[in-house]
Amino acid sequence: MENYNSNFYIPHNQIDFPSIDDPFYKYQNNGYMMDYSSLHQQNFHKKYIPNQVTPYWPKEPIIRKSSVCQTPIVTLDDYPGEFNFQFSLPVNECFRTNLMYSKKLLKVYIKMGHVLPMRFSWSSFHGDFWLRTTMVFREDHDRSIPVQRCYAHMASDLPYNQNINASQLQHVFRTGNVRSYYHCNNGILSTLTPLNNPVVGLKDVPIDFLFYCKNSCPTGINRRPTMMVFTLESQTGQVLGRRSLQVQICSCPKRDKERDENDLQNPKAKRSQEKKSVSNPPPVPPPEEDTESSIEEDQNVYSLKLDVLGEENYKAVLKYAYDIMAGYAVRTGNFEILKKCSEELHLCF
Amino acid sequence: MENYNSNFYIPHNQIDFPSIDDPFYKYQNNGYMMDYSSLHQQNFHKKYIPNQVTPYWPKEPIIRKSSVCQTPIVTLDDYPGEFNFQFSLPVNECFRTNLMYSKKLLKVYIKMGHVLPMRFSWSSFHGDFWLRTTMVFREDHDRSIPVQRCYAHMASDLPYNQNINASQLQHVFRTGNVRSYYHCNNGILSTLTPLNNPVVGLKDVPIDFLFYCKNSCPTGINRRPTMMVFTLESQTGQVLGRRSLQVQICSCPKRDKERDENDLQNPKAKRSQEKKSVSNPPPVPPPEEDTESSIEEDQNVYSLKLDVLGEENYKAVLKYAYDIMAGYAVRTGNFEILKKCSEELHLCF
DNA sequence: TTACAAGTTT
DNA sequence: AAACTTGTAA
Ligand SMILES: [Zn+2]
Ligand SMILES: [Zn+2]
Repeated sequence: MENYNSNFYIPHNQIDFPSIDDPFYKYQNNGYMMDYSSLHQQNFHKKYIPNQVTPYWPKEPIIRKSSVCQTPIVTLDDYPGEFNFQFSLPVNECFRTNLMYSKKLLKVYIKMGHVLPMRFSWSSFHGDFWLRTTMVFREDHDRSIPVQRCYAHMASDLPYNQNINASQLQHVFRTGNVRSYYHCNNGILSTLTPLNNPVVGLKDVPIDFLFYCKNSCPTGINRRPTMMVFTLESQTGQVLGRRSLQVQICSCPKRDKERDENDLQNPKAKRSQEKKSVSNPPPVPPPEEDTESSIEEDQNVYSLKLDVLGEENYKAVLKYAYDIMAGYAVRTGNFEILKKCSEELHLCF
Repeated sequence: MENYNSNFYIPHNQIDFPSIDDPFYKYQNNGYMMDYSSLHQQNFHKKYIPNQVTPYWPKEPIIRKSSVCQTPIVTLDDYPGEFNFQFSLPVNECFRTNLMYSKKLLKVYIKMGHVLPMRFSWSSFHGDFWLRTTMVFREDHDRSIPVQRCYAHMASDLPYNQNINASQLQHVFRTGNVRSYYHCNNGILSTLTPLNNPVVGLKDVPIDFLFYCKNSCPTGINRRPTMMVFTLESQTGQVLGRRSLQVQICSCPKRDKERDENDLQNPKAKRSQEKKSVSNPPPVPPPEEDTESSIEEDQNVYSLKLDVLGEENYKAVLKYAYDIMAGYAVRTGNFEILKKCSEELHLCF
């Protein structure tokens, strides 16, 4: 429990997923089969997979006497607490077709079957800490209703419902950490994951979340907005910190994010009209550039902290930072520095 | 088994439906609750309910040695057979918000939870006949796949899944006849209903169908087109006649029917443009009419058979026929003739 | 009845 | 990515 390697991820080859090349794949997609494509992309979250491969159910679990939380969720308010509990999401994961993050709305849009690679940090390097993750309905009047999977996604003949522990079946999300507990308190479901201190050189602990139902599902979440609430707990279940994040599991993260952001700016405006003029701006020729480079390669690493106005600009800066380092890596053959720097690019909440 | 009264319908008060006035009704509508409103309208299919009320599961069922059909469905072709097997739908039920019939497409659009009041006729007045009803996928490549309810609609805690026989749970439709068998042959589901000869004065036998899933349901029909196949069977399960009807269980029968008919006429045309100009025709002032009536009331009944060009015209003629008789009924107080004549208005397939 | 939401198809 | 479908809400 002292080293990074106990934060294990599910090895792909141990999940009973049909091959994407299976000719029945399309045919079996009867509306509630999962899109496994992300889980078949060899490099999808490669950097999170430690070298060591462990069985899905570990023989020596990290034990807590009780998985009960001392104070069930009554508020969503952020509470860093005495350990300055924080979470983040690697920026290079934030603007993909399968996972979009809206900085304006502080909201994650993610497709079912895909990975939300969260990072968590707290200021103590000693003691046993746990992460509890609970999905709740965002609206006050739904807050006490348990968030559970729909009937269709709980069907036991679905491939991703086989070879799982019975306690996982109703959970909308599962973690990538095989040592997580799947807890149920009066129908309110949560996961409880041991938080080991970050490995040397990293300042936070990665924990993946995978989603097995959608926000739109009838008999389940049924189109209601949801949040994931992360609490830092002590070994005895005392709440030491709390952070929450709005999450929507949907089929078109990009579209839905753009729609929501547009609604925020233009309430009650005719959406279809607005979008058209936004998505089809008049073409502007790119400015001429001098791409000649005569600068010596500099081996030093400079820490940079800056605020950028506007998400597009923000993303552009990030992309540029990544690309310029990629150019460096290609020229020098030093891909290590690229890997390290790009992992440092986190989106903090 | 010799009289009309053995074609019983489910008495409303014996179905375990929540009251429409229940304050939880709206709240419980989590996407897969049924719209019970039709079943609460006192007069909805009043005329089909015989005076005698029978328990939902009859104590003395009409027995067939085996519910197996000698020749399972391999074709959808119409086959009147030696008994001239026919079916029809009362026209006054054909153009409602809950049930639309497209004469162009020979297709029924019906909301879940609502009644399709079919009528069946055959030319023999002696012997024991049975109606088998099977729902199949319209497309050849899906024909052999069983049509069953989705997981969400099979949930046992839904009110309309309680107090039913286990054999009914997977069936997309149920009949209004309590003596129907619910058969399963390798997953292919069908109902088998005793066909008693029509009562004196009627020329066909009414059988209601109620729907408990939708064509759009994931893990169920999943947006595939379906047909209901009706076969006339002998006491030994020999097929004596066959008729089929395209049925789509959906939330907006009128809209979907109009869309389909529009698609038929304007294949690949921009639908949204077309519909707008169709649904908002330029206003035309109605022609002046002389509504003075100086004709003596005629007590004779005249049989009429005619073909009308165009569905709107066809409906207009039917409505006019109904209304003119209604006027007669109001003037004379003879509502019997109205009832009898309007029931004669059937839409034959 | 219209507009919207959100999954699926092209 | 755009268009279409189809359930739901206003
Ligand atoms: Zn679901
Ligand atoms: Zn269904």
